[in-house]
Amino acid sequence: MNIKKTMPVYSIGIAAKILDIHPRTLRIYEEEGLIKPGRQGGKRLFSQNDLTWIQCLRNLIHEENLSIPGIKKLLELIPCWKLKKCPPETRANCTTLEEREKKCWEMAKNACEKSCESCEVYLKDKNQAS
Amino acid sequence: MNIKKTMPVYSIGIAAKILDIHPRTLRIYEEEGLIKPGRQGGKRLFSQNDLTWIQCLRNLIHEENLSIPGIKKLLELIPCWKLKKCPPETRANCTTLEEREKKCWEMAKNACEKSCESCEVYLKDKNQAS
DNA sequence: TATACTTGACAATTGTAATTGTCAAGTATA
DNA sequence: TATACTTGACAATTACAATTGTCAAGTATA
Repeated sequence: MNIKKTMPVYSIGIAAKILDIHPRTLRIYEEEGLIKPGRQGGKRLFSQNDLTWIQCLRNLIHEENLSIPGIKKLLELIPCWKLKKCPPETRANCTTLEEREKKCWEMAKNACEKSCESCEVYLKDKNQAS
Repeated sequence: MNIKKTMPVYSIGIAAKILDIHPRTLRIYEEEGLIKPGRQGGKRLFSQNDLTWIQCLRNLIHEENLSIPGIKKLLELIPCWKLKKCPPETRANCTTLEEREKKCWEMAKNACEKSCESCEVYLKDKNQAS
């Protein structure tokens, strides 16, 4: 059987253990608006995609030396697959992208103002939605 | 008489004093590719626009808490007037923008890929160039 | 040739963002 | 009701980016 990558399944304790970071750190990322894990009652539940995205965040912070405010600003302005430099193949199969509650054209009011109508990502989603 | 804002006139010592920072810091900004002051022989010479831009950089670093790698990444992807959130009036009169050796549509291959033909800044420059 | 700057390369400092630690109180399961 | 987690709020730690400091050597001006 297949567990959907978008399904919230990991408690904060498990997620922290998998990622090898402190639970506190995950709560901070959420406060900062960098992640939005699911909820079951009051408890957070993380999906596989959440973990993937968090791993990306950590690379941006620790490998690329971006600050959290810097990441936030980038995310306001550009879609995550540009930030992460995903090659087109990866992007096409990216479920993390699909899951992010705000789609890039919703977040990136400034970046995309004129080109969304011709954007492959935008069109792909629009077709899927209908 | 009018001194052009784009004219390199300040030595590194003077520029540092005006900006109230260490000359060393200015050299680092240049190494990082964040500024490109003019040269007279081996000596750097800063224009008024250079100083304006450096002041912006410092705001981004110290007020908005962006890291230098973060600023570099943002500049690759978006024009400086978006980064600085200049209102249109300011942008229209912005000589710092004009002076930056790389124009935004040259730098921001990714951000603007489809919309430059309809971009006011791009068109303005194209008309001026001819 | 003396003064006052500059250069680039080394290292030291410092400020603070990112992370971790701890707590009392709450919830769910067995 | 005992265990094992969670929650949010406080504080402490740590890691490191940003900045400054220092140096010998070079250039320009008077």
